[in-house]
Amino acid sequence: MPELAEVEFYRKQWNPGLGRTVGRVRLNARARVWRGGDADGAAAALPGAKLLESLAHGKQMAFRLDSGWLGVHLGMSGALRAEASPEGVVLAAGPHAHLVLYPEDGGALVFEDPRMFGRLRWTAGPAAPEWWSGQAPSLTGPEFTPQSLAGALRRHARAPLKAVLLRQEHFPGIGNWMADEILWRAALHPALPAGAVPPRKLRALHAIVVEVCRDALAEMGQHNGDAPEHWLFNHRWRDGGRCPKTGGPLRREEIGGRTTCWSPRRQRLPRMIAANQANQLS
DNA sequence: ATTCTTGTTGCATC
DNA sequence: AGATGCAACAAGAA
Repeated sequence: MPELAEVEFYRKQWNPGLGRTVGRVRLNARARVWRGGDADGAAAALPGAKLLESLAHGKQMAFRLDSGWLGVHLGMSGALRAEASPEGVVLAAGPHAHLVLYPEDGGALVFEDPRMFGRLRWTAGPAAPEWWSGQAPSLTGPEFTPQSLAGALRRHARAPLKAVLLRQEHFPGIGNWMADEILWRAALHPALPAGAVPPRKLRALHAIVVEVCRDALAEMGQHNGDAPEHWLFNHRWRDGGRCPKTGGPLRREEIGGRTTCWSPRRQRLPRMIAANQANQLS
């Protein structure tokens, strides 16, 4: 599930732990979610550490403690939640709870992830680790510009636009449905080679990327609720779904390695490019 | 039973 | 050399 807005939602789920000191820790160091993430370091450092701050950037989260940084990526099926409990009561954790922090004064902060595509990591010390500070600039910040967008598209000029929008090193936080939403609003075909976006459409595309991020955060970052009815999101998985703008049918097909939904009447592939792609198949 | 999945990575190939 | 595409990872839902 988790894309930009949902990550922001899940970050807040551990808010009840802010300012509190971790007592016991339940940690499965052999779980795949710890791959390369220094589970042993976390197991040693987390008990007794105070949770100072939580941060989200794209699909990545960081929890800053007084002894180091805990990184959380939710993958496909990860989730964070908090549970309340009377002091001294140890709550049961399900089989997929690979990390549980029990604040000294009660409750539990749980990370669970059945599919284990998610990722946990620990870095000791006060300095922001490379896995946090090395991320691409936020799409809602000043460093994301029509120029930087153009650079990303140039860099992957022959890849389908859909695939490029999913690249986290350029578009942190964009996931499958946000990419489809952006392309739909921008009236661009998902299979259009990124380098073939007309220069005159760059500003609009940039504005739409920002808009979808802002809208998603506003609508779903607070309560993980549903998207507004007029979004493509609400129509894209329904068989027989129709485009809210044209009323025409939606198509669903794998593009750029991911299931993609688009409105053919609105998002057309220029004939020249369609012909080229047909040639390359033969 | 089978096929689907809102993510990332490593590796083969171009 | 750099870009691209695909399989793999794993489990639950439809």
